[in-house]
Amino acid sequence: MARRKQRMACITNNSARKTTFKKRKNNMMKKLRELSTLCGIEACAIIYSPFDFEPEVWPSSYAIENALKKLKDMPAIEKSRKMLSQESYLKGMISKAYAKLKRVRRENHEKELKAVMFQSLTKGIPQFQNLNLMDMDDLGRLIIQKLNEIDNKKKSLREEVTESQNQTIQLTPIVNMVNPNPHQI
Amino acid sequence: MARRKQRMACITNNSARKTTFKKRKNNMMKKLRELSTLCGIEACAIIYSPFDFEPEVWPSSYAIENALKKLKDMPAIEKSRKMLSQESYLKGMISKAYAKLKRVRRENHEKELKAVMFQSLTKGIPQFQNLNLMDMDDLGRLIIQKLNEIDNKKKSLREEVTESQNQTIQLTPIVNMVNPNPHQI
DNA sequence: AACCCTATCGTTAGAAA
DNA sequence: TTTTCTAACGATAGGGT
Repeated sequence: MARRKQRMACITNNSARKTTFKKRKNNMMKKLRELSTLCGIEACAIIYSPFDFEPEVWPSSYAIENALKKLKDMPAIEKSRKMLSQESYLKGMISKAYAKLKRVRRENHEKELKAVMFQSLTKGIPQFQNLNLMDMDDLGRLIIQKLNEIDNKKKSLREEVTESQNQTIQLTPIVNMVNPNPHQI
Repeated sequence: MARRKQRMACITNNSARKTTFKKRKNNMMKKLRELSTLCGIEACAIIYSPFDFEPEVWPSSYAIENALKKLKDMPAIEKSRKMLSQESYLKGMISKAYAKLKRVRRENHEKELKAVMFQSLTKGIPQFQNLNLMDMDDLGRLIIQKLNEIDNKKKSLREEVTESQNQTIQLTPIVNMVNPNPHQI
């Protein structure tokens, strides 16, 4: 979150990890104090690390022990429910990641098809050797879509001309020259 | 930390406190996850609040219990040392606050004296009734200081004139008209 | 190693819907 | 109430010393 964003994974460099740990640990504790003060609540935290001989404890060992007692008194059913909070959080993250993967894959696929299409248009040499049958189908859809976009553009341009010059120009949609019924593909 | 800074004290408004609690609690947990991931350490936190039926626990009740066991196994001498971390933190905060109070009081005192001095100069009516003997002494010092500043300004101006017009102007320092040896007051 | 600096990022108080 | 937005603030990675 600074000069450069960094991957959310364990920092391999030892001194860098220690530096980051000290900075973030202090700010963690600060945030915990602020939360406790601003909202008038009880909270505690324990942080173990190979950098400190003893664990960092807030607000005190006694407070932690009290907190633990309360936790032990909690019914088992609620405990197990709480246990799932981590799992559900991670599952949510995985779902989001999968959704993003799916979206990116689709975007990439479309970009590939566009590249093939425009290459064919500009160089005049269709290069379909890398496309399988399904890709060919998608390419067909994409071409029809682009042709429809062109027809719509033509239509809106014609309407503009009609409004400004009161003229009527009849144009045959390109898409009809290729396929008389594109939506049935 | 937003449109307006706010006092670090319990938020009195109930709904505002709840809103702040939810926001900050989530970010706390996020920070804790990040710290744990980035630095490869064990950490846990418990947050009790009147807003949630059950306490927020990270990463899980079991992990917390393990953490507590470790804490119990810790020698008593280290425990008591950790206990002082809170106290020393608060003492540090108090010292800082006292230092600031001292500085602000001194600044206010100087401002009061300046106000009296300039009131006397502009309205021509010295109003010393609110000043005790020590204040009068300070006021004397302040006046001498101001006169010295004026003399220094005169001196620098004279040097500027000497440099630019090669002329020599002799001016008697004001401060000497008031007290021939101001530094012995 | 232990600090300081700061460009860049993340957090958040308050308003608006 | 909750959600969303954002100006203003805080946190911090990397570099310098």
